[in-house]
Amino acid sequence: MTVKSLKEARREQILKAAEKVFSEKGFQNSTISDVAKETGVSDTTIYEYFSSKEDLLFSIPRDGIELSKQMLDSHLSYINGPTNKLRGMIYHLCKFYQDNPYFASISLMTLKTNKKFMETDTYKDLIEYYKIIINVIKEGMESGELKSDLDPYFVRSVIIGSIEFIVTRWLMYGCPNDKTQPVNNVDPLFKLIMQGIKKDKRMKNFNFKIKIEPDDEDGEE
Amino acid sequence: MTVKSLKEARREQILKAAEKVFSEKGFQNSTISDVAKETGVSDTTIYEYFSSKEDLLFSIPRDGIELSKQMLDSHLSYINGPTNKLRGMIYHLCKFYQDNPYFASISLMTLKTNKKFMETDTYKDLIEYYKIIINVIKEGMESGELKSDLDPYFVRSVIIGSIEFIVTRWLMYGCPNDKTQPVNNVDPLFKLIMQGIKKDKRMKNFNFKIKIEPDDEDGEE
Amino acid sequence: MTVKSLKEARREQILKAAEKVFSEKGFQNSTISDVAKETGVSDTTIYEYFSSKEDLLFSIPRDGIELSKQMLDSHLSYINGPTNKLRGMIYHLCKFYQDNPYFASISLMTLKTNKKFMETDTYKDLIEYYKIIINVIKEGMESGELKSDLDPYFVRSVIIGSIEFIVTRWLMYGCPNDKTQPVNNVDPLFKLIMQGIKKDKRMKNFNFKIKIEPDDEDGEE
Amino acid sequence: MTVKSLKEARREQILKAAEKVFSEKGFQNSTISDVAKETGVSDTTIYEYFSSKEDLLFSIPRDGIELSKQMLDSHLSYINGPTNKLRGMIYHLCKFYQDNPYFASISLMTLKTNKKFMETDTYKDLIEYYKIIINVIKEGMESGELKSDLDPYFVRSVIIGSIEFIVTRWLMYGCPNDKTQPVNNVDPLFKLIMQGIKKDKRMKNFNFKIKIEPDDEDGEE
DNA sequence: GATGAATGAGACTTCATTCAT
DNA sequence: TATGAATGAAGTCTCATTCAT
Repeated sequence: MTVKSLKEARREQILKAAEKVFSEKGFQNSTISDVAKETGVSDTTIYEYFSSKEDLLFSIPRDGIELSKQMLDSHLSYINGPTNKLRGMIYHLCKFYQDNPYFASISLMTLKTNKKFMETDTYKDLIEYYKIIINVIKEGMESGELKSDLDPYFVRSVIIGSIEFIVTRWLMYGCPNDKTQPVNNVDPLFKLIMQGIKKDKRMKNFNFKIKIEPDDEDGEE
Repeated sequence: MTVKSLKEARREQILKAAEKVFSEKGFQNSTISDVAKETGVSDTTIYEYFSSKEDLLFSIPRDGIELSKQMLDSHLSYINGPTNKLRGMIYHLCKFYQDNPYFASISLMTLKTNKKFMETDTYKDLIEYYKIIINVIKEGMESGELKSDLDPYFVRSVIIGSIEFIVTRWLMYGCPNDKTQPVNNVDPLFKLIMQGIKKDKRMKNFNFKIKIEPDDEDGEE
Repeated sequence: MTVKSLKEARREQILKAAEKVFSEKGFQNSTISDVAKETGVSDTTIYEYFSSKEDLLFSIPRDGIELSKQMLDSHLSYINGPTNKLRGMIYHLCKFYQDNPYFASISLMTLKTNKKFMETDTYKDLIEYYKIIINVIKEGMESGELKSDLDPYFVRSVIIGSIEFIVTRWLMYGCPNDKTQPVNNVDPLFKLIMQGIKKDKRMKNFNFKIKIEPDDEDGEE
Repeated sequence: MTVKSLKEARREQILKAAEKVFSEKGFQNSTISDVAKETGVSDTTIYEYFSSKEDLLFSIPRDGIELSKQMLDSHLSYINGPTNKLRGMIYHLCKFYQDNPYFASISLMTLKTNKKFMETDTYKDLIEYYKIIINVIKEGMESGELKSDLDPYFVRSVIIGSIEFIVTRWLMYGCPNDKTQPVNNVDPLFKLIMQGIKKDKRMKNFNFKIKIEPDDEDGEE
């Protein structure tokens, strides 16, 4: 527990305002003046805390990523086994985006395609963050719960890609409170992915059946 | 075979130049002047053909989408069965993006998150285009090749989301000529998806096995 | 009767179109392209006939002024006496503006305040034209119908100023078909002016009355 | 006496500069840059105070009209009787235009024929302002000093039309310091108008003379 | 004679950013 | 520390005008 300095509080105030403004109008269509008004300070004050409009933009996700990471760590520590953890992660990502749509909007719609952002420390944090998925997949491969010949990076791409696509569409349509909400897609996604990556124990034990039911060309073995 | 009018030729020249410029610098960081220089005409000439910078942007994907559609239709007519068609579609999308990285860049990195684009006719064309995936999935569900309880829209989201994620990353890293190339992900993706959606015939015939190999909580039945 | 050459006909076509366009949108808000479209020719053709947009503007009133002059001359030849001629002139000016609102609009709203126009030959024609009013007033002063100590230029200013004001307001309000129409102001204006400039014969014959009815401070003598 | 804020002072500085520039070059031929230079600030600063070039234009007469109104009110309070007041008003209008030629130029040569200006509040103020003339004329009609069958709006048109014509010509010829100066036309105008509108007391008292001196067709009774 | 195509010049306007208080 | 005031730099877009066919 640390007492936030006034300066730190003001800084976060600005970040929250910027997050809101940038989400709603888009980064390029927002002005420093918009952010200043939303914060309730003058334009100049923004520059006391951030060196440029871009600096302000890139600073926004830092705390969000940190928070998301901490929450995920905390939740995962309650869960045993890579499969269960995988579901936990999918759930967490969907839930976090859903609960923080401004953060989601900036991350997925502005920063994701910004090459300069790729050079920031925050981006490195993000990379680091997502390694956890790789680790869980590898863990599953080693424990025998998942197929042993997976490319964990590819699997992660499918997971993240699907989530981001779902969240982005939800955002684009104004975050409706319906079945398109990210968390409603958690289990379908988890099940679909799992069937593609889990080790099919039956096949191993009863492989003589292969002769009876010849697999189609997309079968795994 | 039609003879293109000079005007049409010039128009396409500009579109090609804009596609390149916008891809490389980003739409917001590009100027009409940049496009004019790349085309080899004056700024004003651009405005003879497009009413605004945004009009120019939105005009870019139109031809690409049309072409992609035609090519896909043409290829699909050679393929029988929804499963095979699904693979054909995944392949085509990856291949088309890979062969047209400028088009890919603008579609996935600029337009995808542009709300105004959603109001254009071109966007409507895109929606229409993607219905073909829905139709193939439905066809598979009806023919018994795919599970009968799928949500085709959800399945499509996973497919498109994965492809777009893969292509976007490839673009962000400068279109390297390596295993991250979109087409190299076609079969992994197809297999993964298929296992999640195909009807498992063995389960139907030998469902007594359930007692022997109790499914984990993510199992289908 | 002269047969107009094709060239001359085309030229007048353009002038009519320009008159209309400039009246409706204002000179500055009209483009050569607008005029070309209204005429039904290409932009370039305009330049075959007029050296610049301004040349086109300044050419518009020439014919109108010439026509107005001829008509006035023709009408005046039917009228005897300066007083009657004065009314004829007031009527003619109001009627001509009313019948040619495009011409009126350009003359009164665009050219009247254009310093460059003052250097054109057409402006000199206009000056010449308006001398007729001076001449009639002088004629009246000499014949004894009008006061002998008038400043004809001042009187003309009042006449023209009143007419132009009335016509301008009528134009600004969209040329309504009501009592504000220029010709409806002819007789009030004529009467008002006449009382200020006609020689008061009674005063001459019965000037002894002056003692009986001391004039107020605005009286003439 | 109020202390003007810096902001207000700067605003007026810009207005004065704009008034000068627009008068001298014409509104359309002036650029914001011209006004900025004349004011001694940057282009951008102009936009801190006025939202557009047109806003700047329309803001110019506001203060002038207000001032003119106040001065007229103040002067009129020294004058008794509608006839005297009428002369006071004619004098004031001529004098104010003469003393404020930039204001005059913009009012009479730019705004008078600008349809958009007619929709501004300032235009409404102007309308309101000119009602005072109507009221004085009506007052005179009721008191018996003026003819009872006048159309006050028509009379006003003659007054304003004459003054505007005289001032406009004076402006067009570069505000010469000679007999064409507006104030030199005050008494001639007043006298001419008065004879057209004052109740002719002699006619009433000695109407039997009508038989002796038959009036011409433009006579009043 | 007519025009389709192209453009140079420049206007208005925006906005991130700085400076002096 | 905070900000009111000011601005430089740049961008989009318009349009009168010309050139080659």
